[in-house]
Amino acid sequence: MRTADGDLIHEETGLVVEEDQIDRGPEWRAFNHTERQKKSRVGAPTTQTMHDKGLTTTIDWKDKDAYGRSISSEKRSQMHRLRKWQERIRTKDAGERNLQFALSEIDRMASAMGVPHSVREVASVIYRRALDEDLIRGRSIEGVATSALYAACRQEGIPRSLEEISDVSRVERKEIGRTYRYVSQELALGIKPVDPKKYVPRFSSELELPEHVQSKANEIIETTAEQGLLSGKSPTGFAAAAIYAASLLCNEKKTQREVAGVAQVTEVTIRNRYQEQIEAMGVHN
DNA sequence: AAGTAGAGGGATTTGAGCAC
DNA sequence: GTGCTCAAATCCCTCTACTT
Repeated sequence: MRTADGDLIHEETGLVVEEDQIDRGPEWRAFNHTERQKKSRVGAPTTQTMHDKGLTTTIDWKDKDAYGRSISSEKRSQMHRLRKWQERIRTKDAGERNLQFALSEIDRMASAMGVPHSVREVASVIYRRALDEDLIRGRSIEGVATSALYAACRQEGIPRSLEEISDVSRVERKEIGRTYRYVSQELALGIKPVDPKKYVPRFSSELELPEHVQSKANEIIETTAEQGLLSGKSPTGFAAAAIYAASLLCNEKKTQREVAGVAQVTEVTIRNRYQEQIEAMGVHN
C-alpha cells in the first residue's frame, strides 16, 4: 500500500517500508500556483467516518519491524509505551468528539425551539452527568442529548412537550420519553410533573388571547386540579382545555381546532377535558 | 362542534417459573 | 419461603375516523 506521498507501507505492520525518493516540488508540477490554491488540501483521501479522518499513523500490535524481523526488547518496550499513549489519545479524542457532538446537538435543538441560553447550560450539565454515570452505554447519544434538553426545559420551568421536542430532534418521541425517564431516575433529578399553568402563557399568546383569559384559564386549572381532575391526564391537554373553557367564559371564543393546534393535542382530548373542568367548576361555584 | 367506537400505547399489576 | 425476572393481563388515556 502506498500513501499519497508515495511511501510504501507494509500491509500488516503498517510501518513505512520504502520512502519515495523523488522530490515532487511545486515548481514543476502540472498545476501552477493558482491551481494549487484552488485545491483546499492535498494528500491522502480523508474519510468522515473516523474522528481523525483516517490521517494519523497506526502503530500495530506486532513486535516486528518493517521487514518482519523481531525487534529488540528495548525497542519492544518503547513501542509498548507509544502504543499505550496512542490508545489513550485515540479514546480520549473519541469521547471528546462524542461530547462535542452531543453539545452541538443540544445547541441546535435549543435554538430551533427558541429556548433561553440557561436551558442549554442546564441540558449540558445533565448530559455530562449522564456521561459520568455511564448512562449512555446502550443508548444513542442523540437520544440522551434530547432527553437532557427535555429535562432541562422542565427543570427551568419552561416546559416543552415531547411532541415539540421530537419535532426538532432526530429521535422519536417514544425514545425521548423512555430515555428521559431512565436518565431522570438514575440521576435523581426529582422533576415534578409539569404544571399545566406553565403552558398557558405560550399557548395563549399564540392564540392572541388577552390577559384576563389567561387568568381565567389559570383559575380553572387551579380549581379543577385541586379536585384531582389532573391526575393521570396530559398537562398539555389539560392546559388546552382550560384555555378553551376560559375563552368561552370570557367571550373571546377560539375553536377547539385552533386550541388543539397550538397545544398539539386532538380536539377530542379538549372536549373530554373541558367538559370535566366545566362540570367541576360548576360544582365549585 | 360534539359525540362515539375502536385502535393503540404506556404504566402498572399480576402471575408463572426459577434459583437460592 | 423468599427474591427475582419476565411476560401477560389490565387499566386508563389519547388518538383517528366517522357520524350527527
